[in-house]
Amino acid sequence: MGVLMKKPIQFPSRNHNHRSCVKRLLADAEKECHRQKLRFTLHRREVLQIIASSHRPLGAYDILEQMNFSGKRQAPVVAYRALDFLINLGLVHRLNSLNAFVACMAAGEDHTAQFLICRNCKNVGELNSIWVSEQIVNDAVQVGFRVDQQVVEIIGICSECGES
Amino acid sequence: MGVLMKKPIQFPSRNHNHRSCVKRLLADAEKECHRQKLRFTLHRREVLQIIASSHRPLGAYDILEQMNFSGKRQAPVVAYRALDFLINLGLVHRLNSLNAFVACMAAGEDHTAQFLICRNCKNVGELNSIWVSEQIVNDAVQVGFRVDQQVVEIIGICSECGES
DNA sequence: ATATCTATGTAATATCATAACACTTTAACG
DNA sequence: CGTTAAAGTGTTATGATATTACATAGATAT
Repeated sequence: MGVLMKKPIQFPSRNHNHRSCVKRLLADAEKECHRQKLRFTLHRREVLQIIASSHRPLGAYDILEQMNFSGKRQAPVVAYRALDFLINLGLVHRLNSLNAFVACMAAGEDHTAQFLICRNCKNVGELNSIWVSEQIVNDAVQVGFRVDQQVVEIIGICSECGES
Repeated sequence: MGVLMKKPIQFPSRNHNHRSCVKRLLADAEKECHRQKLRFTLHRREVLQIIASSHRPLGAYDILEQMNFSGKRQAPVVAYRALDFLINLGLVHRLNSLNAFVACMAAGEDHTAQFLICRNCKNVGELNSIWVSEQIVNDAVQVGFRVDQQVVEIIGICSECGES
């Protein structure tokens, strides 16, 4: 088990500095877009930056509110288009249980993630337990089911909020 | 692994007869409400019956359309209230990735389920792999996270749809 | 009988997401 | 270059999902 399971990424500290996360994600995006000959436009950059600046999940309309690059309020579809792009690129994940979006903590790696969502502080941690994802596939195969996508969202209380 | 994992319930056959499911669920509901001194009112019975009659996930507004017991169209909140009640009772599950609802296949048992959702036929199977749910808890504990609720929704193709 | 808790009826509104279509920018290629 | 095709944007409208608020009615307990 210790062998099969990749070391899970730490749940992000409540007060940690996001600047390096943001920088890394923007660099990843730049690189990946260049590799795939995709355009990393201003909207896309802006949305990624907004999401990356928070480990809290943001709703599409929260993001929209912060999109003041061009000065004026954008239409919802603008945010959704950028989000779709970033999700397809694997830089952003959608949390179905919250109708919200978070930046990927393990961009670039081929991963199937499990999300830990703190009910209290709303921070989101990302586990990458190959063991869990493989077991899910195994269980599914036993009933003849072919897995395309895994949505694993764990709701609870993170360590920092549990202490108090 | 075979020892730790409860035998998963079969993915429901596309053409299987729902009558016994419905009957069993209604009986379970009746019994459970009596035990907990809760009221199994007409709306609640009607909604459970509608959901139980389908292994396909139904949206709240789909359910609403079928709520013709009283003759007239109900307001959305009526369906949502009954759904909340049935979910709290453990008789209905909400599928976050579809904004939809299914009847529980393992009512009464204390379980944490994983859902197999067929992209093609929209049928939903329910796995009850203790192994998966416990491993998720273990992984979470390692980063100090206390698990309250697990949302595990697997999207793919079921055996019947995969054959064709 | 009456107080209390639970459920219902009804209207309005909040929140999340997409469709349609005209227009503009970018990249690709002769 | 200049033309064309593909991708992205702007704008408006609408669809889909879910909740709030508050007045009324029914059940339960003492």
